[in-house]
Amino acid sequence: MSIQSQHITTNRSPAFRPTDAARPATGFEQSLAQASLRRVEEKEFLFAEGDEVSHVYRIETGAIALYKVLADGRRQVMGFAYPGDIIGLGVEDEHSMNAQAVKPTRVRCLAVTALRESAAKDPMLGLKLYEALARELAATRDLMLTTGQRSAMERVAGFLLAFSRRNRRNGQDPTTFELPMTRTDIGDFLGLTIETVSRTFTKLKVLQLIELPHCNQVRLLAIDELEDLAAGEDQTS
Amino acid sequence: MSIQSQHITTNRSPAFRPTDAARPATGFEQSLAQASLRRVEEKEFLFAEGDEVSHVYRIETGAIALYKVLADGRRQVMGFAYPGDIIGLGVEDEHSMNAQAVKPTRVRCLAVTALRESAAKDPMLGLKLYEALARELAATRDLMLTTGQRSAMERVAGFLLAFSRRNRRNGQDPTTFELPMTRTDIGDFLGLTIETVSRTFTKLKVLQLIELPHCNQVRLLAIDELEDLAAGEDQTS
DNA sequence: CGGAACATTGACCCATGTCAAGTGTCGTGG
DNA sequence: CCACGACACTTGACATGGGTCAATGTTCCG
Repeated sequence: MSIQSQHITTNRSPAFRPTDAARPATGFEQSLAQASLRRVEEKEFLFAEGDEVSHVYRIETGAIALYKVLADGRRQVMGFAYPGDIIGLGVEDEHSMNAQAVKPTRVRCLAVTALRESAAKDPMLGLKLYEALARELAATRDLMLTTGQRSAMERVAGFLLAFSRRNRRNGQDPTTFELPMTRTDIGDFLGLTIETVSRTFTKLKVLQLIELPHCNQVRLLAIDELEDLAAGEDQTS
Repeated sequence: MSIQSQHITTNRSPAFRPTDAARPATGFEQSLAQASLRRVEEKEFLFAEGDEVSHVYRIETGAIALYKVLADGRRQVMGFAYPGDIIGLGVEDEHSMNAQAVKPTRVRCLAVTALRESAAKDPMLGLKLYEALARELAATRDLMLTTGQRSAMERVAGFLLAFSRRNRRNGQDPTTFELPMTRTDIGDFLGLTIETVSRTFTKLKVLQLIELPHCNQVRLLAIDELEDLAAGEDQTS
């Protein structure tokens, strides 16, 4: 569900693969390890639409919202970046989205010039960037399927399940997690208003499928039934 | 607006660029020129979701719809591919979308194995693929902004204007064109029902902004006002 | 000419948006 | 430690854009 859920070092089987050389210990990881660390405060912009592209960033802690806005202020959040995610990739000279921290965040900054040097040392890097981009494209398409075709309940259930899966992937409790972003962010991500998001949460509470001990803390009580709801099995009423 | 509006040979300024070598006469273009030509009948699938990725395709004539479907049949058209567009790029072993001709279509087929050979001859090819993918990502995000945030009128007006711009780009009449796809395709692309698409066309006719001599032939009478509508200047009523 | 597929139109309905109160919750300053 | 204000969230009442269902038209092709 999250648009930026890729670690650039993730292994995949590309349809297009220049060579099958074994993956070397990457110069890219080295570069990142010694890249400068930057702190971004809540609501601070890491970069904005139209900014010159100077760096790519890897999230270390925190969370970043990536979004576009229409002239009249309507906003579409394209995704959230969490620790391990890389953002700022692209072929344009200018950023096409805003990247704003939803909570205090630390990122490693790698200048694109340094990225080019890494590419020289690490011949697989180009492919890795390509893969990262392809995964981002796939995530964006999934999100589009969601915002274009799904009901509010399906969207919200799917959104929560994405956190659950992320936690499971990371070896953490898949039933309990914290939502780092506000209802506004969630709404702008799912294409709903904050009221609808809130009401849908309440509906899930009443159905005994989730608990909200604090409004940003979620506990999933019945993942299977949430999966059904997310898939459109509508016994909701 | 179209998701696949990229010619792979298009020039862009990438943020990440391994070298600044001048663009050679590409082995890729050569390969494509002698690649096999395939005819795809209306409604025939070029490939389907889950198919093994064997080729990439360049549209020569006609039009292809690219879409995903949910389990219950709801469909999201992710884009339409027109002559010059390349489809089938990705890093997965399997296609993640369906590609179905909306009218009789001819495509050039290039096996991914041949693509790898081309990559060896043409060092810029990897970058070009990367750029093509990045452009596709940008188009998908724009579409998401549309389906997530815009009204039916804005969506339809924007859709028509995309054809107008495409024609202008190609040196053709920007006021008159044919819609190769059905109302169902348009609806599934814009996240609307066919009835809403149809009603919106009618509204535009009544407003004297378009004519529909035949239901697939469009003539734009007032591009500026259409631009206003697409941008959300709501004097619609 | 007939029929199938597609498009249009109308009547109605409902999920979600809008507007307007409330109700926490948190941080700050007295 | 409490009081206050700010901000985010929730809840309710109501409005509405677009979906649904059902005819009716239109186009195209055999």
